[in-house]
Amino acid sequence: MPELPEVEITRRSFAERIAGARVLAVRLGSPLRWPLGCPPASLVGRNVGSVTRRGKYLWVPLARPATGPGADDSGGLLLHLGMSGSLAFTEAGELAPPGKHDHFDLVTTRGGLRLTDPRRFGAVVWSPALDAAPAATLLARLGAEPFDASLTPTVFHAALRLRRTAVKTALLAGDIVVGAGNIYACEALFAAGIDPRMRCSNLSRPRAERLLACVRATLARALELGGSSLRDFRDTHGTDGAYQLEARVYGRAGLPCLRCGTAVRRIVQAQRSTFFCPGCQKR
DNA sequence: CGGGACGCCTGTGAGC
DNA sequence: TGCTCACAGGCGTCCC
Repeated sequence: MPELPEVEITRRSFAERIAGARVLAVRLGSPLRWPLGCPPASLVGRNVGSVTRRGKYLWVPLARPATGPGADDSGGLLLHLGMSGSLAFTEAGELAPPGKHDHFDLVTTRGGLRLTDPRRFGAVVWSPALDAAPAATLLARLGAEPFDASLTPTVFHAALRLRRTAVKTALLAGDIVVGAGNIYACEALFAAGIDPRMRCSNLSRPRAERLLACVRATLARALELGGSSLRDFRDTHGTDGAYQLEARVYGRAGLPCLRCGTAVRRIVQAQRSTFFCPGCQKR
């Protein structure tokens, strides 16, 4: 479920409401992808700072009020939702008893943050800083943020020219630009009219520019839809429903292309499904 | 060193 | 109804 728009929408849903809270308790369920990396009790008493996002990771700063001169006790939690994770923030009141797939609770003075993840590909990892291990190691290979102004068409095109892999695979890898997961990578390539099997290095400058614009437009549109459905329903499941309605190729194998009528194809690239329209998307 | 395969887990839906 | 199998929106790690 979570690609960049979903993660960003999740962040916006609780960042302001939890900022300034003090941690009262931490509860761990079944192990996630990696161990927490610190005793859960060591988080109690810390203050929650401003939650930020990098790629599909969320960073929750947790600083302990200074206890003495020179005491450096900063740090935070790096969160990832994996394939099936979601985060829910519940203001005040009792946190519902944890279910089978609720693997992490951060109980604070302003409410509870709960990570639910049936497949447990997600992660919650303590790091002394965003730019120190282990967080920095995990973030090291991430490409540019899609809306970062420094990612110009020239920069994007130059990065693509160095790669020989298929353009869809490169988008998914996230080391040039982060955020376009399997759905949005397929949708952006459809919007750009580019065959997903095309070699990165063969993309012309105009087509690279168009692709970048389409990646941005696709993610922006998803953010817009997610935002509105969250406001209306406050239901994380509502967001995918909203975007599903707009998917032009993803999950539509065998169905006629909504633009030209050609049957949408499903192929496998790097062990992941790719959906595209052979009529609209050219090499 | 780039690029692809693997594995982590559980749930769900299709087909028999 | 119940079983088996393919597949699922991510990504770190390993191997060629």
